[in-house]
Amino acid sequence: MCMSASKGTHVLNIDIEDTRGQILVAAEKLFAENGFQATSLRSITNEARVNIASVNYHFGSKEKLILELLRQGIRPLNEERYRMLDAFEAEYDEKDETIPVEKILEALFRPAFQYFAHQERRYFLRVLGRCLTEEAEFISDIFENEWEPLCKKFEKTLHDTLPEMPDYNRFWRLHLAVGGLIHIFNPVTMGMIQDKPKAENDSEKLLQELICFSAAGFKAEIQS
Amino acid sequence: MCMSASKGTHVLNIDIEDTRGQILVAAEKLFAENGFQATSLRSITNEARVNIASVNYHFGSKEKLILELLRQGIRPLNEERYRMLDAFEAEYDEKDETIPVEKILEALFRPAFQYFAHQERRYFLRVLGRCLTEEAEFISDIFENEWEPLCKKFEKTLHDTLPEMPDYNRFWRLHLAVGGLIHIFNPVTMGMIQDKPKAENDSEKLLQELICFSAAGFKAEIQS
DNA sequence: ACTTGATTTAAACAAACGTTTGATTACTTT
DNA sequence: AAAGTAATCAAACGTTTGTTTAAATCAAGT
Repeated sequence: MCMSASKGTHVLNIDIEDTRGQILVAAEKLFAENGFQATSLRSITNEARVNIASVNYHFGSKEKLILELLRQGIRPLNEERYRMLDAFEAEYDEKDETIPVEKILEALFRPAFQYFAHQERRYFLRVLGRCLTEEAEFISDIFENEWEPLCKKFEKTLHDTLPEMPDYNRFWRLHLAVGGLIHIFNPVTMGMIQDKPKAENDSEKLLQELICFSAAGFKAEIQS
Repeated sequence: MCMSASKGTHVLNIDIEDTRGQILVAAEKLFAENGFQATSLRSITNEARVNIASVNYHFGSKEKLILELLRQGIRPLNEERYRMLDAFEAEYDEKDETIPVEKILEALFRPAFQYFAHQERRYFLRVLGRCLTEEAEFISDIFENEWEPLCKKFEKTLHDTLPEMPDYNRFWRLHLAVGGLIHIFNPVTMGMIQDKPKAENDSEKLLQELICFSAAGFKAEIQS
């Protein structure tokens, strides 16, 4: 059993010292860089400095490793989103106001940026981004149980704040905002800013820019 | 030599009747659905109903097939973007006005939607989206020669229209808009609208929504 | 009809893949 | 110290991968 000390934050809830954790960390990095199929179990176990057979011992198969990695990562991420959204809703409920679009979007975006700030979870958002481009059968379970409910919840909250907006526009504007979030963590986008001054690589500043851009998009006048 | 009739539109500039063209069409579909590495040459030649060896005969290798497929697709797409942008610039130059953000974004987005409307090119945008998530070495040539110059050109035009906007904001807002475009064609996003009424699957309407959302994001007030 | 060059084909290649095995080591429990 | 469980290890399994070969087929040109 895994009994050694585990970091207590919502971001890092695995023990990265034992074999199981080292496999997860290495797999997250390599899956993010090369994709699921292009990453061999041998490259993962080389990176993690463990034996090739330990993957099947601890996880059962490559597919189950991927699913465990996704679950392990997406659950704390989305729980933090729900938690943050609830906190904002409660805050504005007290003031008898509806929660501003900016705050709804912050609850959607900020937990992702918190992940990115963590060394051991830096690659997870890219893995998640890959899931939205794949149509592999074995991922659909994660999509239906974790991603779709999150979207519904945020659509509902947005409906309270923008009650006059048609479902069509709310749906697409939410997903256009999500597209922006995902694209930020794409390797080619990140690569374009590596040689820019450090002051421009402040992730809090980028988060504010993403919120600002998306909120304005949400408030745009509905066409015809 | 490829001598038979070729469709004349900018979207479809390959002959899909010969072996070479059938391989390209099948490869585009399967690469979009499963990724580059996850798609075997045998699955491509099965789909195209040609012999497995014909891939290496016509293209040299799997990597060269991918590069040819990307070049074949991205060149007409970006040329149409340049052409449309030039046309808008000329139009507003005559009126002594700067080209509106909406028109710049239309030149960036509409050619992609034109691709999507073409049966034989329906999958290409997903393939392109995959390229932005990969960091495979052999793709970097396409990125540097096709994608980066396009971004620079649009950044420059946006600079003329929004001269007071800092480079930082212009850069990120452009890429947030691009992220929205890419995310639209992701399988999970497309899957979410399949069971919606047909009236909501009008791609012209969606294009207008994307332009409207992104233009409002660009016009958002710059923070602090 | 013959020749020539361009394609297509079935078959085979070595290499890499995910997975399994059975022996060995490490750690607790008694 | 002995026994028992958990974890690790090197080695090998059968498939599948991209690629190559050499023969067979096709399409003109003379």
